Amino acid sequence: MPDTASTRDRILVAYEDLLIEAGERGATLDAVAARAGVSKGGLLYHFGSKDALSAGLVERLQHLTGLDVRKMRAAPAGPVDYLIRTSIDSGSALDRSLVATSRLAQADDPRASEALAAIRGEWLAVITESIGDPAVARAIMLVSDGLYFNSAMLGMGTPDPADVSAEAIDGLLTVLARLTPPSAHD
Amino acid sequence: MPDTASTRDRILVAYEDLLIEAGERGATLDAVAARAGVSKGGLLYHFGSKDALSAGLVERLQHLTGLDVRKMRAAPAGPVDYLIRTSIDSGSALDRSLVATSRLAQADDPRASEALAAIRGEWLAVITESIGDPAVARAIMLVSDGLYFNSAMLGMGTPDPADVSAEAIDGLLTVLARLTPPSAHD
DNA sequence: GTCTATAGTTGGATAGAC
DNA sequence: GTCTATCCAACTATAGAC
Repeated sequence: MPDTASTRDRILVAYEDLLIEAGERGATLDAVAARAGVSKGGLLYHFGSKDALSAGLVERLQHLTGLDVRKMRAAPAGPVDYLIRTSIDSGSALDRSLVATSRLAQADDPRASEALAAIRGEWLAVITESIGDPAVARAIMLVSDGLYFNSAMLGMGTPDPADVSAEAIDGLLTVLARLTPPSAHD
Repeated sequence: MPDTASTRDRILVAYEDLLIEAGERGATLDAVAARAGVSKGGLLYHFGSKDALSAGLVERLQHLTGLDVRKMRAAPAGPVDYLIRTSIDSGSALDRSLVATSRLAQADDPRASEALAAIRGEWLAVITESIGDPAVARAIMLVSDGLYFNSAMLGMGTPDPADVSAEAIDGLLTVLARLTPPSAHD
């Protein structure tokens, strides 16, 4: 897949945006086409059906996640710091892709649910590897899930359900550090 | 509102069920009516519009949450234990109401978003009151959010994204106990 | 590749019989 | 209170011109 980053990509981005802003019901082919600047017929040339459009979205997420996991492994401050700091919605391509796919999962799309579960599994594996203790890794992963849930799922219409300011995240990381004492021996 | 717990209630439950199982798009008036065992016309006698139906759902959630917060305050093992243990989807009326309302929130319904944020605020207040340290309370609340996100949002089509077995929850509570040392003095 | 036109369905909501 | 019949708008998808 060399450089077809034109109409096809614009359509995918438009679909993501609409899923995020208006939910599955608002993300109609008409709306997506209008937002991408093509006609409905033009859209359906690239994606033969709405289902194909959703499949394209999930693929995109998988690609972006692959890149993210590599960055997480190489993060200077460690995977936990990276995970927590990137668990708030910063508007990155990955964030948008993740939220859009969550909307699909909640619309009963099995591909989306499976992809999300697989991605979570990858992240958890990296954290567990880095932390050692699986129980602690699970707790940290859940905090990350919670941040995402608040920032991306609830925080659309409401002002700051959980506090996700930079200082709040610093404080959170300090608190979480207590979970992993330098040396522990039951 | 004395005892009108008949058709009106059945309709509300049917709407919840369909939102959970099929998402907002699947929860059509036709589908809700069929599931509740009435005709579309019959449904619309009780709720004049789809919007009114959604409003009824949010009201129901607010009522159920009121009861839950009181139980949380009176929980024998304390609010934190109560919160974490009830953050996995047990199929209770409150769980179902919460998940259904989340679907609405993601379909861009401001009432639903506001109600969910308010509820989270109530829970956080009780935990903060009980724990003392606001930063620790926030971390615990985020773990609860994470559990809910996995159990209710992702765990519909996929087997157990996060482990929510009884033993896993016990282990999680043990880990979280490290966040609140008996005496702390920064 | 992209468009317009249109077919076929299903959505929410109203009217009026029972 | 509950039903059937019906209206109109919106949705997905196809056909065929350019």
